[in-house]
Amino acid sequence: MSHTPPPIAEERLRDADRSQNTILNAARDEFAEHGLGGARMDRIATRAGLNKRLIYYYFEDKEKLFQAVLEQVYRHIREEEHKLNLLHLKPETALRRLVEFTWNYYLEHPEFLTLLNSANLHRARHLAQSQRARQLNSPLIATLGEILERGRAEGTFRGGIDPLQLYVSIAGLSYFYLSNNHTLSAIFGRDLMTPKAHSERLSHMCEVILGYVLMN
Amino acid sequence: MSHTPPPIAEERLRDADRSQNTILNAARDEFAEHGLGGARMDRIATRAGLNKRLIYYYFEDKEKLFQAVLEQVYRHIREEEHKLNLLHLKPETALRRLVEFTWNYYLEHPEFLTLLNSANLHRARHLAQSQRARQLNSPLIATLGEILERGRAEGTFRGGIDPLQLYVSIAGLSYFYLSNNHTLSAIFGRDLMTPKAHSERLSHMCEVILGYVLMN
Amino acid sequence: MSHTPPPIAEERLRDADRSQNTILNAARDEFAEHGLGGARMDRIATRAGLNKRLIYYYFEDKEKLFQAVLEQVYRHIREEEHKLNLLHLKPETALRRLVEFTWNYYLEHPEFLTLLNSANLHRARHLAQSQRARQLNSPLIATLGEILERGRAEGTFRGGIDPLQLYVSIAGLSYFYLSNNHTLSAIFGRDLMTPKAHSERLSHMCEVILGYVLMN
Amino acid sequence: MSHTPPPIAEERLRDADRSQNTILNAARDEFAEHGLGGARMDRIATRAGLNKRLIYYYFEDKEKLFQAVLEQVYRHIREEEHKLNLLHLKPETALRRLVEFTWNYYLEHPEFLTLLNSANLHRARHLAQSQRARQLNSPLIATLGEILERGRAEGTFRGGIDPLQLYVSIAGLSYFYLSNNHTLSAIFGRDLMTPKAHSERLSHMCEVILGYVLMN
DNA sequence: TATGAATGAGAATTCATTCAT
DNA sequence: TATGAATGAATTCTCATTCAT
Repeated sequence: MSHTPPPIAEERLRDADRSQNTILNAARDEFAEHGLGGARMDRIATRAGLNKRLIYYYFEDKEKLFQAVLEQVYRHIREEEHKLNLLHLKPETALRRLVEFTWNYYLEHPEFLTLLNSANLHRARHLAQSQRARQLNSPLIATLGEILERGRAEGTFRGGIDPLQLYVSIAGLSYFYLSNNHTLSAIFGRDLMTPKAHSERLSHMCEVILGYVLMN
Repeated sequence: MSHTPPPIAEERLRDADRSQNTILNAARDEFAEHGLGGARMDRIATRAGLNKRLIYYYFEDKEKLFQAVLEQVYRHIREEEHKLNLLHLKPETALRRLVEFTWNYYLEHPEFLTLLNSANLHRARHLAQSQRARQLNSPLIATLGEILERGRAEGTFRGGIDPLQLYVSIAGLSYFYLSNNHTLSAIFGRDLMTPKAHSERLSHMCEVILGYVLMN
Repeated sequence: MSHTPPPIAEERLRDADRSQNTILNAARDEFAEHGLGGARMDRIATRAGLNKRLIYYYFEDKEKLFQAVLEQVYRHIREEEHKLNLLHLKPETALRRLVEFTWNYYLEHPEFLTLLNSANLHRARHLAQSQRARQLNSPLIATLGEILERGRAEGTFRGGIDPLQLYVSIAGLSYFYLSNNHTLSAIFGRDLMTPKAHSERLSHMCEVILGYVLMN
Repeated sequence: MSHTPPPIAEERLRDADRSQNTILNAARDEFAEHGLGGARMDRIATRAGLNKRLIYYYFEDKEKLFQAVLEQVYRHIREEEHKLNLLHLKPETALRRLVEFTWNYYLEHPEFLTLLNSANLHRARHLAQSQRARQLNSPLIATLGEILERGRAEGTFRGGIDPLQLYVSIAGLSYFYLSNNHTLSAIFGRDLMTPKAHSERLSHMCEVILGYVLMN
């Protein structure tokens, strides 16, 4: 180890970035698995393969680290949503695409759900402090508003729909099913995580949302 | 205290019950506020006004206490649902009543939401171990199935609706809005907890659910 | 329960004796298994099938209970020794009988060994306080002294043997083997508790002790 | 502290070792005095002059710490035994030396006796888990076997002596006297710990052991 | 004589965080 | 930038013991 030449400034910087990212990912997984209260700084360090002290060096303390994680996951989902290019699609397709995307994203990123849970358990105090979070998220509602407006103008969508209400409904339909799947399975004795159950849920949600939005 | 007559045997027995109940309520509040990981046994004892040791005497450990709390809150919501007497109403009214009830119950019992969250964070392991939880919850789906069937027979409801899917949707629409209201407020910069916002949400949900179920 | 007639004084007394004895036996087992520090009053109550409070009623506290247990087991071994009627045997037989008895008693009463250990860990403070213990044990040395004296007079035993030294040696040879059998097995990788191993040990000890005492 | 020169890398590494050792010694004394169940982690920390948390940092928990202590004391006695160089002595001298050494070691290291007691109270579960313990102890029996064999070949020792039996007897004669000296004193009313009593015991043991081994 | 409820002091262990280098 | 050693304040849980009947 001692005979590797000292890295030049740039490389050291890249190492620093890499370390920060490694920590962030490790923290995301730990917080997702155990919640804020149950997460352990020790385990985060182990997961990251880095010294615990380094976490404090980069993120100050557990709370700030949690906040950084939340920002990261929000940035990610909003980036992915943005890639959908919903404004280039016709309104009905755009809406269907958003329902599908939301479902699939939650399905593939279960950590997002638990992190959201934890954030809310703490009354979103970590997000409230984050200006970045607000900036990241507002465009979505604007986009959805535009889609609804275009659909109404076309005559395919009914009028008077609040985009925020609709977004909450779209998210809620996926969220509750996936977030509570363990509880529901335990309680109703039915496996909700088979491929068949998944496709049934997706159909159901599309029917509910589009049935609501479309004129008939 | 000293002037109360010595309690007869029956009442003394109930002391134990009363203590257990006091603990259970205190624990429910603490777990709801801080989650399983963040809850403190000390605080539960203080909230209950009882000795910490007594919690262990009656509930063995934190996990078991949490499980007991979950059973209690599930029992409560299912009892309240049962009181709705949904089977005596005509199908459309029954469904509307269920949507309203769910919304109002979650609104008035925010602790139910956070407890559910915590249960799910721990993959419902506490409920999976509880036979009682399963017994308590299954009748609901049966009831909903009967309502759907009667509506279909009448010709007012469409056919082919899975009662479990519908229940999850009804719950999900309220749940996400209320459970994530802090995050949503922080992110979208709009207060979701005003009376006006509440009544708008309820209308929206009724439209969504009934729009989906009713033939038109 | 309430319709059984109140027991008359004598019977109640007998019940009391029985309860005390039940507790004493339960305590003996618990102390033997876990030592004084590791023993649990709760477990003793459970083992005895009696209320914990009763232990305090009869024995005041843990320490006193331990002392009572020690007295009990000492009384028992000395009573058994007494039954050997060593003074009616010829010296060599008496000695051999004592070695065998000691070995067998320790073998059949492993709790005696651990209790002795515990007593010594606490510097015999519990026995020092017990006058009864002293009264119980002194006759043994007197008896052994008489045997040695008779053997010497007969010409079969050598002279100048201190009965206390001899007793300690007899006890020590059995005690160490049995008390440490777990350690020795772990350390030397040989099972010391097979019937064959037992009979070999007994032969060895007789040879050692009688070889020392007998003129040749 | 501030005027000591900054330690070089090697010394810093040894700080950890030194702390570990300090803890180990403190733990040994505490366990010896109070047994496993009666020992207090707090007191160990105080004895060591180190933070309690550090004990867990290095030794994980109380049981593991106890195991480490047992390994340490076994290593020590076996090292000391090894220094006797028994194989370079003539058999009779070697044996006498071993009896004397055992006696003196137990006398000077009373903690060894209580630790052994505690280990056995817990059925040597801590040693059974330790591979090191086995490795440390087996050479002793081999050495003793060789001594016996050489004595027999010379014609001074009788044949057919099991070295394990003999070792157990040598140890047991010292062990019981010293380990139970409090009980014996209490019971027989005689001080066993005077210098005179000690030298009498040592003579007695040598007579017993050598009387058994030597041809006559 | 017997019991279930209740308690305070304490015990092991945990955890976020800081020190020193 | 990176690390292993160290810490104080909690935190869960335990335990002998007492209360009230």
